[in-house]
Amino acid sequence: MKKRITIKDLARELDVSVSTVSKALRDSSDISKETINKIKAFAKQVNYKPNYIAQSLKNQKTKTIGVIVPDIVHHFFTKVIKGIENHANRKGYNILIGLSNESLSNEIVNMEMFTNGSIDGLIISISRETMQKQNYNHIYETLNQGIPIVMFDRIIDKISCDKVTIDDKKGTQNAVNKLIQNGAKKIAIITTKDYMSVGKLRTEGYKIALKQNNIELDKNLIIEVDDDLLYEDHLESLEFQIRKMFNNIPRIDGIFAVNELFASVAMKIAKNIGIDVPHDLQIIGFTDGILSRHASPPLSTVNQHGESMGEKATSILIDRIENKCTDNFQTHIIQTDLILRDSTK
Amino acid sequence: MKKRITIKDLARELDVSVSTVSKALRDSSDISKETINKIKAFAKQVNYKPNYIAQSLKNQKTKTIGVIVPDIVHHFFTKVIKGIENHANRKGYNILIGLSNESLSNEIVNMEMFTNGSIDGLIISISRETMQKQNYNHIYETLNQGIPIVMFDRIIDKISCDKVTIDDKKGTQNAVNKLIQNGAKKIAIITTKDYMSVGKLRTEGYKIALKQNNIELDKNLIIEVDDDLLYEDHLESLEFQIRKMFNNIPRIDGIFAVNELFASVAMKIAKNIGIDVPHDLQIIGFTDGILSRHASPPLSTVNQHGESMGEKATSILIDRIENKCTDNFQTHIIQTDLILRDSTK
DNA sequence: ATGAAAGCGCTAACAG
DNA sequence: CTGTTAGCGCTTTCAT
Repeated sequence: MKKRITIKDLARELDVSVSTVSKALRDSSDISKETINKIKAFAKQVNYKPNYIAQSLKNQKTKTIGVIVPDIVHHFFTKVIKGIENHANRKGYNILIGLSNESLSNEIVNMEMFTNGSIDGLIISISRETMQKQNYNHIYETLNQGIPIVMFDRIIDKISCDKVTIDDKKGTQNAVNKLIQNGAKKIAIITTKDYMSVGKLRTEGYKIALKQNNIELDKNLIIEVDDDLLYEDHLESLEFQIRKMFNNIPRIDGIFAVNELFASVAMKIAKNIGIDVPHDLQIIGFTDGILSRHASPPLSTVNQHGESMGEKATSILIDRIENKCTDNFQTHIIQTDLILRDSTK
Repeated sequence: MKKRITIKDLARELDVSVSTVSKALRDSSDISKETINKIKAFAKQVNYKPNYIAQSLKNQKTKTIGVIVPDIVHHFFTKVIKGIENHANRKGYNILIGLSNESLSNEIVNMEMFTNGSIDGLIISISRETMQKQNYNHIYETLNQGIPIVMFDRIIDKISCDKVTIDDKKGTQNAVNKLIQNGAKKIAIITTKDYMSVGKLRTEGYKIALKQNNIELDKNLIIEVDDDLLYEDHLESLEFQIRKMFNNIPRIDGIFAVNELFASVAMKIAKNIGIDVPHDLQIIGFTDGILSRHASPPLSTVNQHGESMGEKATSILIDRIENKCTDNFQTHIIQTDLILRDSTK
């Protein structure tokens, strides 16, 4: 275990001052080409690596961005993180990850750890609890500290910062339109309770599509599943609710589900009770995850482009960090597209 | 955007020295109870937060651990990361995430970024390319710098550091034994090429189980799939290989697959060509992911306990970091267990 | 019980 | 073109 070599060491060995070394390494015009080369060569030779922490302290920027997501065991967030990491790395940034596990207090703890000097900016999709309680103090606080934030997916309109989201409404409209074009007349939506902004938006999109096609809205066809059901452990009761829907309402011939779990569970149940997909029932889900791809038949779905979302969020954030301007926030909308597979005609 | 408040500010306001403040905040016995209370109260009042970067520089430890994984869009790694984050957070550590995307050079780049002072220790599952090329210089280098490493899942025996892994061999044996107990006579294994240590170990476990049950090994029943097929894009050729197997070898009545993708694809194909699961063919996969759970029938599988793995790795690492000892490395084996669902009798 | 001062590794204004 | 120096925010030894 050899000690790390510092600028001071280089300076001593080469018999120059530390500032000369520092400047040389950053190609300062102050220093002669000769000296620069000499110093750089020596630095390479002894494998000198600058200490990021010291640089961070001095420069008052860490070259790392914080990312806080509600859950990482989740295809969509995983895609977004991949996009973030990718872009961040290319720009020389590291990413610090925090998981809120859908809890407000966890979100706050993570945020505080991050904002005590560790990050230059934050990318966040807020937790469910945060949305429910509408407690955004921690967010305002970091913003006040001058740390730029980019919210994605689950965004809060009234907070002024950059946002990246998808056109949930439009994406859903397209999907439901497709179902209608394909001949579906009785289309159910399986969605979540209202306070989740995405569930709400997608439900709105559903309603719009119906209206545009002069199909009367039937409240019974809107299945609002408790959000907790998003978790695996509650699968049975998710299945129960969906089964009940099939029992209560005969001849549903189209289903739009706000996520792929709901879609695939609905399909499984439909098949179990003898409904043929896509012949008698067409299904479109949201999020192009592994479940959709490997279901049988493979599920048609609205692609959220998680990776692009992560990349866009990162590029906006880095821009904000490096240009230090604090106004004119943008909300970037990532377009969705429909991936047609075999659960639709 | 108010400026962050520092120890200096507190000192000035309270008319004491910075060292007094610093000590008071850390409950030094140097300082009188009174002063401590006064200072702490004031610090709370003005919402003072210590600057982590400055502390890191001074203390020569960052309270953050680096995590490098081959891929994050992957249920297993995601579970491990969740375990890591969880434990790390509880211990006051942050996690810096790097993705190698299965590439050696990416792994090196990430590692270098991390080891330039940003982390106290590293948890890594090495990339496929790294395994293939057996180029471990970057790993030795960080080890030499005194940065402890814990390898998990994909480990390299000859590197001396702590390791956490599962008993791949045993887990597979159990699974194959189960198949045999359930009456399967002609059991195929769908595995990966040899250089991936897990594929190799699982194949060994398969062989052992057969031998123990006096079943003759039939080389034709060992399907070695190209590793690239792990990626979604190459699904068709994965399917092709499996289909070929069913065509060439009639009456396979058991399949053990080294991951859940292989298992679920095998099941899908089997069902397509009219084989009844589990009646005519029983299948067990590896990794309890979302695919297994939602396949129909749900797949029996070997549970890797990714989250425990992450937690264990983190606890070993933090121990190493805080106790600074550099010998007596341990390899912790996480036991697997068999989750029996409906793809087995 | 409190404070002055040095220093972690680096950068940059300023002086020479 | 090169060096001296102060300082980022904090901790800690050593005086007082």
